[in-house]
Amino acid sequence: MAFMISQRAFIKLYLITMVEKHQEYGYQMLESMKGEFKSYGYVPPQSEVYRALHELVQEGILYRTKKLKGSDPRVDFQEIVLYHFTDGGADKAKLYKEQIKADLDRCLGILHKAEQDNY
Amino acid sequence: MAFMISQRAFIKLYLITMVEKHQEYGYQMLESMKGEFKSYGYVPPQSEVYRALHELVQEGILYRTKKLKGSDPRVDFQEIVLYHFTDGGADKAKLYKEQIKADLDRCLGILHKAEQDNY
DNA sequence: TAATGAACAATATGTTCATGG
DNA sequence: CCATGAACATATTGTTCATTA
Repeated sequence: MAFMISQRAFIKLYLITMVEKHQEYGYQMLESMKGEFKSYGYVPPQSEVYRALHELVQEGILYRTKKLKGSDPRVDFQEIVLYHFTDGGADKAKLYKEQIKADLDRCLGILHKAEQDNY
Repeated sequence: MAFMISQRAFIKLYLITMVEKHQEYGYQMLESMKGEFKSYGYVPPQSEVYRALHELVQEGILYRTKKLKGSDPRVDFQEIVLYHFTDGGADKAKLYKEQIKADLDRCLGILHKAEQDNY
């Protein structure tokens, strides 16, 4: 067992939740996380977010589609990558989240213990 | 700012506290931590404990002395390395602990937020 | 076995660069 | 600037080996 939860796993957890909420593409998820954690001095790096998305695809939880962002293709040709749950992906995701929950609890326990033991 | 506290920093925190308690040599500290965290499924690796001790020496917080473990040198020749605070080391250690405290709080906040946001 | 240390291998992460619209 | 991705460099770990008594 590792010491703390990895950043990768932590980000995947948020990505899954964001896909559940149909907040569907990478840049959006990245900016969303940046905003959420700004006050904690934690800036999730772009590379990790994309790597995490790729991993979730590798693991068969998500699949990708592409579309043009704007409604009018004459104005906005920006192609974005959307992520959705595969068949069975939602279940896998649920299982994954359960495992992460246990790990988060474990980490919270360890950190809390450290505060008790050392201060 | 990093995502989570590093294992290295976490171990150093415990080492400092153990030196404060005159639990003074490496192997002893290692075994102590192993015992403390057994129920968390976390096994602090030997290499990290020694590396952390070496770093604390490099940073001028601790210094080393050696002695034979047993009281009777005819029976027990095992040489052990004892760690003590240098002049000013205790103050540096106190400062270090304050910084780690802030980081522990920050990590607890992040993990707690993750549980609220995703479950 | 207790005790310390170093070497080596694998991962995880951070930073920078590249691309296109 | 938005959006995605890859490359590169470094830091952090985990595992194994070496040594002494």
